[in-house]
Amino acid sequence: MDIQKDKLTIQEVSQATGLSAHTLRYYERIGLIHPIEREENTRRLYTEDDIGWIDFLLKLRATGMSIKEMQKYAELQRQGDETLPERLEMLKSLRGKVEARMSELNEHLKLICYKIEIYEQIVTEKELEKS
Amino acid sequence: MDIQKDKLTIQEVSQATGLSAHTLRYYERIGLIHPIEREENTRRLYTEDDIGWIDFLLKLRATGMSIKEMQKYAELQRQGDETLPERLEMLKSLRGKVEARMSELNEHLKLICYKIEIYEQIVTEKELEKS
DNA sequence: CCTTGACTTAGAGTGCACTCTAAGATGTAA
DNA sequence: TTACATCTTAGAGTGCACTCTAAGTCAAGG
Repeated sequence: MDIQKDKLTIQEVSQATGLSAHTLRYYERIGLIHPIEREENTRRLYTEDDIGWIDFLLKLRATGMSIKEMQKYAELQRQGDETLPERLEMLKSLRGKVEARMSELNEHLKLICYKIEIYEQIVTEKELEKS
Repeated sequence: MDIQKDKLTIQEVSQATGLSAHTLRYYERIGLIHPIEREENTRRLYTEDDIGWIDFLLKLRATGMSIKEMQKYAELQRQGDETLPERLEMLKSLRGKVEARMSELNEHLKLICYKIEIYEQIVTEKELEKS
């Protein structure tokens, strides 16, 4: 009795996105996801487009964007094309932050690698002493 | 009346590290920082070495290491040289995580740049239409 | 001598991002 | 029909990493 197999239940979306059903409802409640279409029985039916939006959200989240900022972005998105310039600015600002974060991580990575080398030498020397 | 000017007060360390005095005491309480030497009047006096350790902690934190892991690392450090191999393993694992995080960020950065390009085109086209 | 201000402690409070619970409605299988 | 699973909601609870408060101690300046 597949009513429409292009529509997905909350469980299927949970599987597809890795977010729990709880979190999907939470995101909708706080406006990260627009109100999802319902069956007569009040249950959510997600479209492929909804999945696309959620995947994009997850990428924003993975770059370190806060929920507050994502709410703002989602709100602008819902307001339509006249908010494009503003969204463009948000993305540019995010790009800058991600680049800064990456170069910071790169610095720290160098230090870690340096420490690993030092420690490795000491450990090797100790093993030589023993033998 | 500079008793010993190579020793630093909590305020000076706060300035030097960017951590608040509250946070410095908190880190000591939970074992991220070893018990700091005190004046007779119970006030903390930090050495240059203490600052070095705190700076290293901040770098671990900046790579995303949790407090729990940093506690473990600090504990091993206090136990002395025989824990070197274990600390080495922790650093190697951290290196792997940082590298993974960086390549993930790089992927997301590409998507962001792509979106920026698209949006920029649309915005430019709209401006042309107006004129 | 007294006030000011920086220090001490244990423990309470905050903000973020979930994560779960309780109570109730509905759909599906035996 | 009855049992069970799965859904709904509002709202409470969790874990992390701080961040602050209250109550008290102490040293230096006016």
